[in-house]
Amino acid sequence: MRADARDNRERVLRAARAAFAEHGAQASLNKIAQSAGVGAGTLYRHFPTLGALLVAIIGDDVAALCEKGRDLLGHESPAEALRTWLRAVAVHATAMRGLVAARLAVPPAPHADAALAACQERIRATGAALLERAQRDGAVPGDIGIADLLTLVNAIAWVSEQAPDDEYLLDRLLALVRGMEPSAHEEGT
Amino acid sequence: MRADARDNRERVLRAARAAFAEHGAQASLNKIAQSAGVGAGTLYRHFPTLGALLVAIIGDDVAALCEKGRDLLGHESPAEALRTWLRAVAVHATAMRGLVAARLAVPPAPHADAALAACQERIRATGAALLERAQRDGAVPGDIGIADLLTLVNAIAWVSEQAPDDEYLLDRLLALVRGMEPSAHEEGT
DNA sequence: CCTCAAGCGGAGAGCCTCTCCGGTTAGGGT
DNA sequence: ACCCTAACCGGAGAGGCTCTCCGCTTGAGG
Repeated sequence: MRADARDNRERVLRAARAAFAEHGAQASLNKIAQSAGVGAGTLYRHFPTLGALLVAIIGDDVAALCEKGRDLLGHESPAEALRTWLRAVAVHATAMRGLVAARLAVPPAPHADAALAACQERIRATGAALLERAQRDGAVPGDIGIADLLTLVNAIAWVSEQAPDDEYLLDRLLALVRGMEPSAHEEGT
Repeated sequence: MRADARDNRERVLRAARAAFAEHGAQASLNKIAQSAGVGAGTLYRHFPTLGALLVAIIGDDVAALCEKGRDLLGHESPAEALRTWLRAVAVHATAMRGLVAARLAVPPAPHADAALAACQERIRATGAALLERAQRDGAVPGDIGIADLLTLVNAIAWVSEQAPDDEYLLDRLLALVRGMEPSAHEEGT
């Protein structure tokens, strides 16, 4: 890749990050290109689909989430580890203002780019490990599947995003999920 | 209201119902007007905002849902009554293809029309009665609030809508909500 | 039958996404 | 050091969207 191309790519990415943080899914790609100081054509050449742009933006976050998940596998309380991680997933999804939710929420992801699907899979695998541990521990019912659980968490993140005023909505809704009750018995203090 | 105006209003409503059923929230108001055989101006005169059009379309459904709720208050199992009703709410929200979810999901509803808010309130009141009964029965934990519960159901409806292929997703996700476990103990067969 | 307010509809402004292609330029080969 | 070309750029423009405005049409009361 030519140096100028790499440069433009970076600029677009920075502008996109800012635009998504400010306007959420409603951000205009037009304006992203403009505020990055490139033409629309350049934006679309680097990121042919919205999904491609997304993956480039959230790639690092996904990696961080997976690492956090691995760390949490060593946490003393399997149930609390799962809860903590799912909350992190939700917060991350919310930070992306529904954009991620809309694309990552549902496993089959109709028009998903391969890269987007890969992100999903990494999240899923990390979650599966945490969930399985919590289930072996008996703290979470065995009939719960990781895919549905993540879908539900994404839905919660999305809806919380619709009510930015209510900062505790996310936690209240997460607490409504089976196995996610906050102050569970296993603490026994 | 003049007879021709009433006529046009009806035609728009029919076209809108069809369009939302087919294309969901992505339906173009332009095309609705066109397929109703009226100009865009006519559509916007009758329904100044998307919310107004929505209320006109779902008004009947909301009434039906409330009536169903009242009937279910007489059901032998309070928990099952609540489950049944929430599922009906979710199915209705799904049928409207996310449109309702996007507007009705969150109680404060930022730009909500008064009429839309009234719909929400009627649903909320009906749900509150069913929930309270189930909680008195001890079948549903007492720390659950109806507003959050409905928000969560709307979120589930929305996300299910994103995966139209998976027809059981809605039920699986509902089953992940505390107090909504399907084959609960109270059946005792 | 006449009048005129109520109602109509489509042109158009101002957004958006996404494509296309002629002009520009980086940087490897000589 | 210079040239050549493939890679890259950007913006004009097509086509679609929402929503407004206003001159024309028409239902229906007097």
